[in-house]
Amino acid sequence: MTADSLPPHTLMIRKLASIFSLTDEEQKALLGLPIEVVALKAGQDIVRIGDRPAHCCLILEGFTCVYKLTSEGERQIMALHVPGDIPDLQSLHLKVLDHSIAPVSACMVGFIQHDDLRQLCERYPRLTAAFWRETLIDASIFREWLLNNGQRESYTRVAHLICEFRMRLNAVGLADNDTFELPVTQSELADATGMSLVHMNRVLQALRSDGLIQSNRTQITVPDWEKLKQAGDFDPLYLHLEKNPAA
Amino acid sequence: MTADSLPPHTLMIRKLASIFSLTDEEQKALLGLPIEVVALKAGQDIVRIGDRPAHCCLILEGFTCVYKLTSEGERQIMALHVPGDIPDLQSLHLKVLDHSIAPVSACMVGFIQHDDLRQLCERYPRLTAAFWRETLIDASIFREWLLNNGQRESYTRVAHLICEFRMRLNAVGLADNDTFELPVTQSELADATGMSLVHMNRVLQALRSDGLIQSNRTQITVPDWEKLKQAGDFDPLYLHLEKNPAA
DNA sequence: CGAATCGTTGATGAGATTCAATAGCAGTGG
DNA sequence: CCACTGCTATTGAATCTCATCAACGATTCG
Repeated sequence: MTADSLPPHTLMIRKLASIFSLTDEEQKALLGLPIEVVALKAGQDIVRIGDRPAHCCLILEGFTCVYKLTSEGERQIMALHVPGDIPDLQSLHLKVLDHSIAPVSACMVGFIQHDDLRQLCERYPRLTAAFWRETLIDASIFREWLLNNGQRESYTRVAHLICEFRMRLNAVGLADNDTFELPVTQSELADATGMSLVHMNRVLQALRSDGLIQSNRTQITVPDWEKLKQAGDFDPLYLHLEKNPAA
Repeated sequence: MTADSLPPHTLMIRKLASIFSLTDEEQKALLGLPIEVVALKAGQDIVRIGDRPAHCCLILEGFTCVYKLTSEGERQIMALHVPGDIPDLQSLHLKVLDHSIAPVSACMVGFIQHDDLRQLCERYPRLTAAFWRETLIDASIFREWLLNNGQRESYTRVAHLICEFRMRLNAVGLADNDTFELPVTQSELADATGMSLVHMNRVLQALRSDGLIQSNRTQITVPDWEKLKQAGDFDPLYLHLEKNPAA
Protein backbone atom coordinates (compact mmCIF):
# COMPACT_ATOMS: atom_id res chain seq x y z
CA MET A 1 0.00 0.00 0.00
CA THR A 2 2.47 2.63 1.16
CA ALA A 3 4.99 2.80 -1.62
CA ASP A 4 8.46 2.46 -0.15
CA SER A 5 9.73 5.43 -2.09
CA LEU A 6 7.43 7.86 -0.32
CA PRO A 7 8.62 9.55 2.86
CA PRO A 8 7.08 8.12 6.04
CA HIS A 9 5.22 11.38 6.62
CA THR A 10 3.05 10.90 3.56
CA LEU A 11 -0.09 9.46 5.11
CA MET A 12 0.00 11.75 8.11
CA ILE A 13 0.20 14.79 5.87
CA ARG A 14 -2.47 13.45 3.57
CA LYS A 15 -4.73 12.98 6.53
CA LEU A 16 -4.08 16.40 8.05
CA ALA A 17 -4.46 18.07 4.67
CA SER A 18 -7.68 16.24 3.89
CA ILE A 19 -9.50 17.94 6.74
CA PHE A 20 -7.47 21.08 7.18
CA SER A 21 -6.03 23.21 4.38
CA LEU A 22 -2.26 23.32 4.73
CA THR A 23 0.00 25.81 3.01
CA ASP A 24 3.02 24.61 1.08
CA GLU A 25 5.25 25.95 3.79
CA GLU A 26 3.40 24.03 6.48
CA GLN A 27 3.59 20.84 4.45
CA LYS A 28 7.29 21.35 3.94
CA ALA A 29 7.75 21.91 7.66
CA LEU A 30 5.95 18.66 8.37
CA LEU A 31 8.12 16.82 5.87
CA GLY A 32 11.15 18.15 7.70
CA LEU A 33 10.20 16.35 10.92
CA PRO A 34 12.81 13.74 11.81
CA ILE A 35 11.20 10.33 12.03
CA GLU A 36 12.80 7.17 13.31
CA VAL A 37 11.24 4.19 11.54
CA VAL A 38 10.90 0.90 13.41
CA ALA A 39 9.36 -2.45 12.46
CA LEU A 40 7.31 -4.24 15.12
CA LYS A 41 5.64 -7.61 15.47
CA ALA A 42 2.23 -8.17 16.98
CA GLY A 43 2.31 -8.76 20.69
CA GLN A 44 5.09 -6.48 21.82
CA ASP A 45 3.88 -3.25 23.41
CA ILE A 46 4.92 -0.02 21.74
CA VAL A 47 4.37 2.02 24.87
CA ARG A 48 2.91 0.98 28.18
CA ILE A 49 0.60 2.50 30.75
CA GLY A 50 2.60 4.53 33.25
CA ASP A 51 5.35 5.35 30.75
CA ARG A 52 6.56 8.92 30.31
CA PRO A 53 7.51 8.86 26.65
CA ALA A 54 9.57 11.59 24.99
CA HIS A 55 8.19 10.83 21.55
CA CYS A 56 4.98 10.17 19.67
CA CYS A 57 4.35 7.24 17.44
CA LEU A 58 3.08 7.53 13.87
CA ILE A 59 1.58 4.41 12.29
CA LEU A 60 3.10 3.74 8.86
CA GLU A 61 1.84 0.25 8.11
CA GLY A 62 -0.39 -2.21 9.93
CA PHE A 63 -2.84 -1.60 12.76
CA THR A 64 -2.28 -0.82 16.40
CA CYS A 65 -4.61 -0.85 19.37
CA VAL A 66 -4.94 1.28 22.48
CA TYR A 67 -5.87 -0.91 25.42
CA LYS A 68 -6.09 -1.19 29.19
CA LEU A 69 -6.57 -4.10 31.55
CA THR A 70 -8.80 -4.37 34.59
CA SER A 71 -7.31 -5.82 37.75
CA GLU A 72 -9.02 -9.06 36.75
CA GLY A 73 -6.96 -9.09 33.58
CA GLU A 74 -9.83 -8.29 31.23
CA ARG A 75 -8.67 -6.29 28.25
CA GLN A 76 -10.61 -3.43 26.74
CA ILE A 77 -9.45 -2.12 23.42
CA MET A 78 -10.35 1.57 23.33
CA ALA A 79 -9.17 2.35 19.85
CA LEU A 80 -7.77 0.76 16.74
CA HIS A 81 -5.45 2.94 14.74
CA VAL A 82 -4.67 2.72 11.07
CA PRO A 83 -1.77 4.02 8.98
CA GLY A 84 -1.56 7.80 9.17
CA ASP A 85 -2.77 7.93 12.78
CA ILE A 86 -0.76 9.07 15.79
CA PRO A 87 -2.27 7.04 18.63
CA ASP A 88 -0.37 8.74 21.45
CA LEU A 89 -0.34 12.32 20.24
CA GLN A 90 -1.85 13.21 23.61
CA SER A 91 1.42 12.34 25.35
CA LEU A 92 2.60 15.72 24.11
CA HIS A 93 0.63 17.29 26.96
CA LEU A 94 -0.15 14.42 29.33
CA LYS A 95 3.12 13.31 30.81
CA VAL A 96 2.11 9.92 32.12
CA LEU A 97 0.53 7.55 29.66
CA ASP A 98 -2.83 6.23 30.87
CA HIS A 99 -3.02 3.30 28.47
CA SER A 100 -0.86 0.89 26.52
CA ILE A 101 -0.43 0.63 22.77
CA ALA A 102 0.39 -2.55 20.91
CA PRO A 103 0.44 -3.63 17.27
CA VAL A 104 -2.42 -5.94 16.33
CA SER A 105 -0.53 -7.00 13.23
CA ALA A 106 3.08 -6.73 12.20
CA CYS A 107 3.53 -3.03 11.63
CA MET A 108 5.89 -0.19 10.87
CA VAL A 109 5.83 2.84 13.09
CA GLY A 110 7.74 6.10 13.08
CA PHE A 111 8.80 7.84 16.26
CA ILE A 112 8.70 11.64 16.39
CA GLN A 113 10.34 13.46 19.28
CA HIS A 114 8.07 15.61 21.38
CA ASP A 115 10.60 18.42 21.23
CA ASP A 116 10.50 18.45 17.45
CA LEU A 117 6.72 18.54 17.46
CA ARG A 118 6.64 21.32 20.03
CA GLN A 119 9.03 23.47 18.03
CA LEU A 120 6.95 22.89 14.94
CA CYS A 121 3.78 23.90 16.78
CA GLU A 122 5.40 27.04 18.11
CA ARG A 123 6.40 28.16 14.65
CA TYR A 124 3.20 27.16 12.92
CA PRO A 125 0.19 27.82 15.17
CA ARG A 126 -2.12 26.42 12.53
CA LEU A 127 -0.36 23.07 12.86
CA THR A 128 -1.04 23.22 16.58
CA ALA A 129 -4.70 23.56 15.71
CA ALA A 130 -4.46 20.70 13.22
CA PHE A 131 -2.87 18.36 15.75
CA TRP A 132 -5.23 19.43 18.47
CA ARG A 133 -8.06 18.68 16.10
CA GLU A 134 -6.69 15.18 15.54
CA THR A 135 -6.85 14.47 19.25
CA LEU A 136 -10.39 15.85 19.35
CA ILE A 137 -11.46 13.47 16.62
CA ASP A 138 -9.95 10.61 18.60
CA ALA A 139 -12.09 11.73 21.53
CA SER A 140 -15.15 11.87 19.31
CA ILE A 141 -14.52 8.28 18.28
CA PHE A 142 -14.27 7.26 21.93
CA ARG A 143 -17.67 8.81 22.50
CA GLU A 144 -19.19 6.93 19.62
CA TRP A 145 -17.68 3.70 20.92
CA LEU A 146 -19.27 4.38 24.29
CA LEU A 147 -22.62 4.71 22.58
CA ASN A 148 -22.00 1.69 20.40
CA ASN A 149 -20.79 -0.60 23.14
CA GLY A 150 -23.24 0.65 25.71
CA GLN A 151 -26.53 0.87 23.87
CA ARG A 152 -26.51 -1.09 20.65
CA GLU A 153 -27.17 -4.82 20.50
CA SER A 154 -24.27 -6.94 19.42
CA TYR A 155 -25.30 -7.42 15.80
CA THR A 156 -25.70 -3.70 15.20
CA ARG A 157 -22.57 -3.01 17.21
CA VAL A 158 -20.33 -5.13 15.06
CA ALA A 159 -21.86 -3.78 11.87
CA HIS A 160 -21.17 -0.29 13.13
CA LEU A 161 -17.55 -1.07 13.84
CA ILE A 162 -17.03 -2.43 10.34
CA CYS A 163 -18.62 0.69 8.89
CA GLU A 164 -16.17 2.79 10.83
CA PHE A 165 -13.18 0.90 9.53
CA ARG A 166 -14.41 1.17 6.00
CA MET A 167 -14.76 4.94 6.27
CA ARG A 168 -11.47 5.52 8.02
CA LEU A 169 -9.49 3.32 5.68
CA ASN A 170 -11.16 5.00 2.76
CA ALA A 171 -10.09 8.37 4.09
CA VAL A 172 -6.42 7.40 3.85
CA GLY A 173 -6.85 5.57 0.56
CA LEU A 174 -6.54 2.07 1.98
CA ALA A 175 -9.90 0.70 0.84
CA ASP A 176 -10.69 -0.11 -2.79
CA ASN A 177 -14.03 -1.19 -4.18
CA ASP A 178 -15.44 -1.71 -0.75
CA THR A 179 -12.75 -4.25 0.01
CA PHE A 180 -10.14 -3.63 2.66
CA GLU A 181 -7.60 -5.40 4.80
CA LEU A 182 -8.61 -5.81 8.42
CA PRO A 183 -5.73 -7.61 10.13
CA VAL A 184 -7.59 -7.88 13.43
CA THR A 185 -8.46 -11.16 15.12
CA GLN A 186 -11.94 -11.95 16.36
CA SER A 187 -10.53 -11.91 19.86
CA GLU A 188 -9.44 -8.31 19.37
CA LEU A 189 -12.76 -7.31 17.86
CA ALA A 190 -14.42 -8.88 20.88
CA ASP A 191 -12.26 -6.89 23.29
CA ALA A 192 -13.01 -3.72 21.36
CA THR A 193 -16.77 -4.21 21.55
CA GLY A 194 -16.98 -5.61 25.05
CA MET A 195 -18.23 -8.98 23.81
CA SER A 196 -16.96 -12.48 24.35
CA LEU A 197 -14.91 -14.12 21.65
CA VAL A 198 -17.50 -16.83 21.09
CA HIS A 199 -20.28 -14.35 20.68
CA MET A 200 -18.25 -12.23 18.29
CA ASN A 201 -17.67 -15.29 16.16
CA ARG A 202 -21.39 -15.96 15.99
CA VAL A 203 -22.31 -12.39 15.19
CA LEU A 204 -19.79 -12.32 12.35
CA GLN A 205 -21.35 -15.48 10.99
CA ALA A 206 -24.76 -13.87 11.15
CA LEU A 207 -23.50 -10.80 9.28
CA ARG A 208 -21.99 -13.05 6.62
CA SER A 209 -25.07 -15.19 6.19
CA ASP A 210 -27.18 -12.02 5.92
CA GLY A 211 -24.92 -10.93 3.07
CA LEU A 212 -23.78 -7.77 4.83
CA ILE A 213 -20.11 -8.68 4.69
CA GLN A 214 -17.86 -11.20 3.01
CA SER A 215 -14.66 -12.03 4.79
CA ASN A 216 -11.73 -14.30 4.50
CA ARG A 217 -9.06 -14.28 7.14
CA THR A 218 -7.86 -10.68 6.98
CA GLN A 219 -9.94 -9.12 4.25
CA ILE A 220 -13.43 -7.73 4.34
CA THR A 221 -15.76 -6.93 1.46
CA VAL A 222 -18.89 -4.88 1.87
CA PRO A 223 -21.23 -5.77 -1.01
CA ASP A 224 -23.92 -3.25 -0.14
CA TRP A 225 -22.69 -0.20 1.73
CA GLU A 226 -26.11 1.33 2.28
CA LYS A 227 -27.41 -1.87 3.79
CA LEU A 228 -24.48 -2.23 6.16
CA LYS A 229 -24.77 1.40 7.18
CA GLN A 230 -28.38 0.87 8.06
CA ALA A 231 -27.71 -2.38 9.89
CA GLY A 232 -25.00 -0.62 11.88
CA ASP A 233 -27.04 2.50 12.66
CA PHE A 234 -24.06 4.31 11.23
CA ASP A 235 -23.77 8.06 10.79
CA PRO A 236 -20.24 9.21 9.91
CA LEU A 237 -20.70 12.64 11.45
CA TYR A 238 -18.56 11.72 14.44
CA LEU A 239 -15.54 11.04 12.25
CA HIS A 240 -15.43 14.71 11.26
CA LEU A 241 -14.12 13.91 7.81
CA GLU A 242 -15.43 17.00 6.05
CA LYS A 243 -12.91 19.66 5.30
CA ASN A 244 -12.48 22.29 7.96
CA PRO A 245 -11.39 25.67 6.59
CA ALA A 246 -8.62 27.22 8.64
CA ALA A 247 -9.38 27.77 12.31
CA MET B 1 -20.84 26.20 47.16
CA THR B 2 -19.62 28.79 44.70
CA ALA B 3 -19.87 32.06 46.55
CA ASP B 4 -21.84 34.55 44.50
CA SER B 5 -19.28 37.25 44.97
CA LEU B 6 -16.59 35.39 43.06
CA PRO B 7 -16.28 35.95 39.31
CA PRO B 8 -17.66 33.05 37.24
CA HIS B 9 -14.17 32.22 36.00
CA THR B 10 -13.04 31.16 39.46
CA LEU B 11 -13.47 27.41 39.26
CA MET B 12 -12.14 27.17 35.72
CA ILE B 13 -9.00 29.03 36.69
CA ARG B 14 -8.62 27.02 39.86
CA LYS B 15 -8.86 23.85 37.83
CA LEU B 16 -6.43 24.96 35.14
CA ALA B 17 -4.02 26.27 37.74
CA SER B 18 -4.19 23.10 39.81
CA ILE B 19 -2.64 21.04 37.05
CA PHE B 20 -0.73 23.65 35.13
CA SER B 21 1.25 26.52 36.64
CA LEU B 22 -0.20 29.81 35.43
CA THR B 23 1.55 33.16 35.66
CA ASP B 24 -0.27 36.14 37.14
CA GLU B 25 -0.55 37.62 33.70
CA GLU B 26 -2.16 34.49 32.32
CA GLN B 27 -4.62 34.37 35.20
CA LYS B 28 -5.48 38.00 34.65
CA ALA B 29 -6.01 37.33 30.95
CA LEU B 30 -8.38 34.50 31.81
CA LEU B 31 -10.28 36.72 34.21
CA GLY B 32 -10.71 39.20 31.38
CA LEU B 33 -12.69 36.73 29.28
CA PRO B 34 -16.23 37.97 28.74
CA ILE B 35 -18.69 35.40 30.07
CA GLU B 36 -22.42 35.45 29.59
CA VAL B 37 -24.06 33.74 32.56
CA VAL B 38 -27.29 31.83 32.03
CA ALA B 39 -29.46 29.76 34.38
CA LEU B 40 -30.88 26.50 33.04
CA LYS B 41 -33.32 23.86 34.22
CA ALA B 42 -32.81 20.14 33.84
CA GLY B 43 -34.23 18.78 30.62
CA GLN B 44 -33.56 21.59 28.17
CA ASP B 45 -30.57 20.96 25.90
CA ILE B 46 -27.72 23.43 26.12
CA VAL B 47 -26.41 22.52 22.69
CA ARG B 48 -27.52 19.79 20.34
CA ILE B 49 -25.85 17.32 18.03
CA GLY B 50 -25.42 18.87 14.61
CA ASP B 51 -25.16 22.41 15.97
CA ARG B 52 -22.37 24.74 14.90
CA PRO B 53 -21.93 26.78 18.04
CA ALA B 54 -19.93 30.01 18.17
CA HIS B 55 -19.28 29.71 21.89
CA CYS B 56 -18.18 27.26 24.56
CA CYS B 57 -20.03 26.56 27.73
CA LEU B 58 -18.45 26.70 31.18
CA ILE B 59 -20.28 24.96 34.02
CA LEU B 60 -20.67 27.25 37.02
CA GLU B 61 -23.13 25.35 39.18
CA GLY B 62 -24.86 21.99 38.86
CA PHE B 63 -24.01 19.04 36.64
CA THR B 64 -24.39 18.56 32.92
CA CYS B 65 -24.19 15.48 30.76
CA VAL B 66 -22.89 14.79 27.27
CA TYR B 67 -25.15 12.31 25.52
CA LYS B 68 -26.17 10.76 22.23
CA LEU B 69 -29.13 8.66 21.15
CA THR B 70 -29.19 5.58 18.96
CA SER B 71 -31.77 5.42 16.20
CA GLU B 72 -33.79 3.24 18.58
CA GLY B 73 -33.87 6.12 21.02
CA GLU B 74 -31.50 4.58 23.57
CA ARG B 75 -29.51 7.24 25.38
CA GLN B 76 -25.85 6.88 26.26
CA ILE B 77 -24.37 9.43 28.58
CA MET B 78 -20.71 9.77 27.63
CA ALA B 79 -19.67 12.21 30.28
CA LEU B 80 -20.92 14.03 33.32
CA HIS B 81 -19.42 17.42 33.89
CA VAL B 82 -19.07 19.28 37.14
CA PRO B 83 -18.56 22.96 37.94
CA GLY B 84 -15.33 24.25 36.43
CA ASP B 85 -15.57 21.99 33.38
CA ILE B 86 -16.03 23.12 29.80
CA PRO B 87 -17.89 20.19 28.23
CA ASP B 88 -17.79 21.46 24.65
CA LEU B 89 -14.33 22.98 24.54
CA GLN B 90 -13.73 20.78 21.51
CA SER B 91 -16.17 22.85 19.47
CA LEU B 92 -13.34 25.34 19.19
CA HIS B 93 -11.82 23.10 16.52
CA LEU B 94 -14.63 20.76 15.48
CA LYS B 95 -17.24 22.83 13.74
CA VAL B 96 -20.15 20.44 13.92
CA LEU B 97 -21.08 19.15 17.33
CA ASP B 98 -21.23 15.35 17.45
CA HIS B 99 -23.22 15.11 20.68
CA SER B 100 -25.75 16.97 22.78
CA ILE B 101 -25.29 18.51 26.19
CA ALA B 102 -28.00 18.90 28.78
CA PRO B 103 -28.15 19.83 32.45
CA VAL B 104 -28.88 16.91 34.76
CA SER B 105 -29.84 19.30 37.49
CA ALA B 106 -30.75 22.95 37.52
CA CYS B 107 -27.51 24.68 36.69
CA MET B 108 -25.73 27.88 35.87
CA VAL B 109 -23.51 28.00 32.83
CA GLY B 110 -21.35 30.68 31.31
CA PHE B 111 -20.96 31.09 27.57
CA ILE B 112 -17.58 32.13 26.21
CA GLN B 113 -17.27 33.19 22.59
CA HIS B 114 -14.93 31.10 20.44
CA ASP B 115 -13.38 34.26 19.05
CA ASP B 116 -12.44 35.44 22.52
CA LEU B 117 -10.89 32.10 23.36
CA ARG B 118 -8.97 32.02 20.09
CA GLN B 119 -7.53 35.47 20.65
CA LEU B 120 -6.52 34.47 24.15
CA CYS B 121 -4.82 31.34 22.85
CA GLU B 122 -2.94 33.29 20.20
CA ARG B 123 -1.55 35.69 22.76
CA TYR B 124 -0.79 33.10 25.42
CA PRO B 125 0.46 29.87 23.83
CA ARG B 126 0.71 28.27 27.24
CA LEU B 127 -3.01 28.72 27.67
CA THR B 128 -3.47 26.90 24.37
CA ALA B 129 -1.55 24.04 25.92
CA ALA B 130 -3.63 24.21 29.08
CA PHE B 131 -6.92 24.09 27.20
CA TRP B 132 -5.65 21.38 24.89
CA ARG B 133 -4.69 19.43 27.95
CA GLU B 134 -8.21 19.79 29.34
CA THR B 135 -9.64 18.17 26.21
CA LEU B 136 -7.05 15.40 26.48
CA ILE B 137 -8.13 14.64 30.02
CA ASP B 138 -11.72 14.46 28.83
CA ALA B 139 -10.57 11.91 26.27
CA SER B 140 -8.74 9.96 28.95
CA ILE B 141 -11.95 9.76 30.96
CA PHE B 142 -13.79 8.47 27.89
CA ARG B 143 -11.20 5.71 27.64
CA GLU B 144 -11.65 4.75 31.25
CA TRP B 145 -15.41 4.68 30.80
CA LEU B 146 -14.96 2.35 27.84
CA LEU B 147 -12.96 0.03 30.07
CA ASN B 148 -15.39 0.39 32.92
CA ASN B 149 -18.55 -0.14 30.91
CA GLY B 150 -17.06 -2.83 28.70
CA GLN B 151 -15.15 -5.05 31.07
CA ARG B 152 -16.20 -4.55 34.65
CA GLU B 153 -19.25 -6.20 36.16
CA SER B 154 -22.02 -3.91 37.22
CA TYR B 155 -21.20 -3.77 40.92
CA THR B 156 -17.59 -2.81 40.31
CA ARG B 157 -18.65 -0.48 37.53
CA VAL B 158 -20.91 1.61 39.71
CA ALA B 159 -18.37 1.71 42.53
CA HIS B 160 -15.81 2.95 40.05
CA LEU B 161 -18.08 5.72 38.82
CA ILE B 162 -18.68 6.93 42.37
CA CYS B 163 -14.94 6.94 43.01
CA GLU B 164 -14.47 9.11 39.96
CA PHE B 165 -17.02 11.65 41.12
CA ARG B 166 -15.48 11.81 44.53
CA MET B 167 -12.05 12.55 43.07
CA ARG B 168 -13.23 15.09 40.54
CA LEU B 169 -15.41 16.97 42.97
CA ASN B 170 -12.58 16.97 45.45
CA ALA B 171 -10.31 18.50 42.83
CA VAL B 172 -12.55 21.55 42.55
CA GLY B 173 -13.24 21.71 46.27
CA LEU B 174 -16.82 20.47 46.10
CA ALA B 175 -16.45 17.43 48.36
CA ASP B 176 -16.02 17.67 52.12
CA ASN B 177 -15.35 14.84 54.51
CA ASP B 178 -16.08 12.23 51.91
CA THR B 179 -19.55 13.63 51.45
CA PHE B 180 -20.63 15.28 48.25
CA GLU B 181 -23.68 16.31 46.29
CA LEU B 182 -24.51 14.07 43.34
CA PRO B 183 -27.62 15.53 41.74
CA VAL B 184 -27.91 12.71 39.24
CA THR B 185 -30.91 10.38 38.96
CA GLN B 186 -30.55 6.61 38.89
CA SER B 187 -31.86 6.71 35.36
CA GLU B 188 -28.96 8.93 34.36
CA LEU B 189 -26.44 6.77 36.17
CA ALA B 190 -27.89 3.80 34.31
CA ASP B 191 -27.52 5.51 30.95
CA ALA B 192 -23.95 6.45 31.81
CA THR B 193 -22.97 2.90 32.65
CA GLY B 194 -24.95 1.09 29.99
CA MET B 195 -27.16 -0.62 32.54
CA SER B 196 -30.90 -0.71 32.95
CA LEU B 197 -32.54 1.53 35.48
CA VAL B 198 -33.82 -1.40 37.50
CA HIS B 199 -30.42 -2.99 37.67
CA MET B 200 -28.78 0.27 38.69
CA ASN B 201 -31.25 0.56 41.52
CA ARG B 202 -30.35 -2.90 42.78
CA VAL B 203 -26.63 -2.37 42.51
CA LEU B 204 -26.90 0.83 44.51
CA GLN B 205 -28.80 -1.07 47.15
CA ALA B 206 -26.07 -3.67 47.24
CA LEU B 207 -23.40 -1.00 47.64
CA ARG B 208 -25.37 0.54 50.48
CA SER B 209 -25.98 -2.71 52.27
CA ASP B 210 -22.28 -3.56 51.94
CA GLY B 211 -21.52 -0.27 53.66
CA LEU B 212 -19.54 1.12 50.75
CA ILE B 213 -21.75 4.16 50.35
CA GLN B 214 -24.46 5.97 52.22
CA SER B 215 -26.85 8.00 50.17
CA ASN B 216 -29.92 10.03 50.57
CA ARG B 217 -31.52 11.52 47.53
CA THR B 218 -28.78 13.73 46.14
CA GLN B 219 -25.96 13.28 48.59
CA ILE B 220 -23.39 10.52 48.83
CA THR B 221 -21.10 9.66 51.69
CA VAL B 222 -18.16 7.34 51.36
CA PRO B 223 -17.37 5.95 54.82
CA ASP B 224 -14.28 4.02 53.77
CA TRP B 225 -12.48 5.42 50.77
CA GLU B 226 -9.92 2.63 50.51
CA LYS B 227 -12.62 0.00 50.51
CA LEU B 228 -14.63 1.73 47.82
CA LYS B 229 -11.52 2.23 45.72
CA GLN B 230 -10.79 -1.44 45.91
CA ALA B 231 -14.38 -2.43 45.18
CA GLY B 232 -14.34 -0.14 42.16
CA ASP B 233 -10.94 -1.27 40.88
CA PHE B 234 -10.15 2.42 40.89
CA ASP B 235 -6.81 3.97 39.97
CA PRO B 236 -6.94 7.77 39.61
CA LEU B 237 -4.05 7.87 37.14
CA TYR B 238 -6.41 8.49 34.23
CA LEU B 239 -7.70 11.72 35.76
CA HIS B 240 -4.23 13.27 35.41
CA LEU B 241 -4.67 15.35 38.52
CA GLU B 242 -1.00 15.73 39.37
CA LYS B 243 0.56 19.03 38.57
CA ASN B 244 2.13 19.31 35.17
CA PRO B 245 5.03 21.77 35.02
CA ALA B 246 4.83 24.03 31.99
CA ALA B 247 4.84 22.29 28.63
C1' DC C 1 -54.05 18.10 46.51
C1' DG C 2 -53.38 16.21 42.06
C1' DA C 3 -49.55 15.55 38.83
C1' DA C 4 -45.16 14.35 37.76
C1' DT C 5 -40.92 12.48 38.63
C1' DC C 6 -38.09 9.30 40.98
C1' DG C 7 -37.21 5.17 43.55
C1' DT C 8 -38.33 0.32 44.68
C1' DT C 9 -39.85 -4.47 44.10
C1' DG C 10 -41.12 -9.11 41.94
C1' DA C 11 -41.42 -12.25 38.15
C1' DT C 12 -39.89 -13.76 33.74
C1' DG C 13 -37.07 -14.45 29.73
C1' DA C 14 -33.59 -13.39 26.40
C1' DG C 15 -28.99 -12.36 25.25
C1' DA C 16 -24.53 -13.22 26.24
C1' DT C 17 -20.82 -15.63 28.97
C1' DT C 18 -18.35 -19.55 30.09
C1' DC C 19 -16.49 -24.07 29.54
C1' DA C 20 -14.82 -27.44 26.64
C1' DA C 21 -13.64 -29.57 22.56
C1' DT C 22 -12.51 -29.69 17.57
C1' DA C 23 -11.02 -28.04 13.08
C1' DG C 24 -8.18 -25.18 10.13
C1' DC C 25 -4.04 -22.69 8.97
C1' DA C 26 0.24 -20.80 9.45
C1' DG C 27 5.31 -21.13 10.64
C1' DT C 28 9.34 -23.94 12.43
C1' DG C 29 12.76 -27.17 12.50
C1' DG C 30 14.48 -31.77 11.81
C1' DC D 1 8.73 -32.72 2.99
C1' DC D 2 6.32 -33.69 7.09
C1' DA D 3 5.55 -33.85 12.02
C1' DC D 4 5.05 -30.45 15.52
C1' DT D 5 3.53 -26.26 17.68
C1' DG D 6 0.73 -22.35 18.32
C1' DC D 7 -2.76 -19.41 17.13
C1' DT D 8 -7.27 -18.51 15.18
C1' DA D 9 -11.80 -19.92 14.09
C1' DT D 10 -15.81 -22.72 14.96
C1' DT D 11 -19.32 -25.40 17.42
C1' DG D 12 -22.37 -27.24 21.28
C1' DA D 13 -24.24 -27.13 25.84
C1' DA D 14 -25.05 -25.24 30.35
C1' DT D 15 -25.41 -21.23 32.95
C1' DC D 16 -25.98 -16.66 34.52
C1' DT D 17 -26.15 -11.85 34.37
C1' DC D 18 -28.95 -8.48 33.20
C1' DA D 19 -33.02 -6.44 30.63
C1' DT D 20 -37.80 -6.12 30.35
C1' DC D 21 -42.43 -5.68 31.98
C1' DA D 22 -45.52 -4.12 35.24
C1' DA D 23 -46.90 -2.34 39.35
C1' DC D 24 -46.58 0.26 43.52
C1' DG D 25 -44.55 3.71 47.09
C1' DA D 26 -42.32 8.03 47.93
C1' DT D 27 -41.24 12.67 47.22
C1' DT D 28 -41.52 17.13 45.26
C1' DC D 29 -43.90 21.02 43.33
C1' DG D 30 -47.12 24.18 41.42
